[in-house]
Amino acid sequence: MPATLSSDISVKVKGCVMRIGELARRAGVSTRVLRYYEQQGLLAPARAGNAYREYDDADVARAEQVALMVRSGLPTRLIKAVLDLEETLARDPAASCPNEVAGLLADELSELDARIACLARSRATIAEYLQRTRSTATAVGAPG
DNA sequence: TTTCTAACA
DNA sequence: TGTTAGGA
Repeated sequence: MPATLSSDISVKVKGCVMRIGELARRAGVSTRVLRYYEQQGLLAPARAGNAYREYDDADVARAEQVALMVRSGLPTRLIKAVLDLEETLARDPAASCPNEVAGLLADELSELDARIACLARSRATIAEYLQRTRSTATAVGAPG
């Protein structure tokens, strides 16, 4: 046996276990955010004897993925639905439960469309007002 | 030093 | 979400 065996054991070979601080650094998010993700059921770290959270390599990817979706504006409940579905499909590719998630995503899409339409109206109103203001100023003979 | 929970901003 | 308090 190579002399590295004992150190291999102490490193736990593959799955690197880390605490919240290191995961935060690796995933590029704050520790506060990681605790929030856990509260929302997006992350489920194990607990050490001292109650410290224990994460593994898979959690790094998961945390990054969640952060990406949050930045994209997806609500956490939807993110959880998507993640749960991915997990289900990973276990059983033939699972036939994507319908409810698809429904949630479709609803989200509708809401986004509605907001976009609303913003577009606001934009048009402001643009029109700005144009009128400018032409009025020009007609009156503003500095120029 | 780092992390924990809880609570306020 | 950031920050802070009081502990372990």
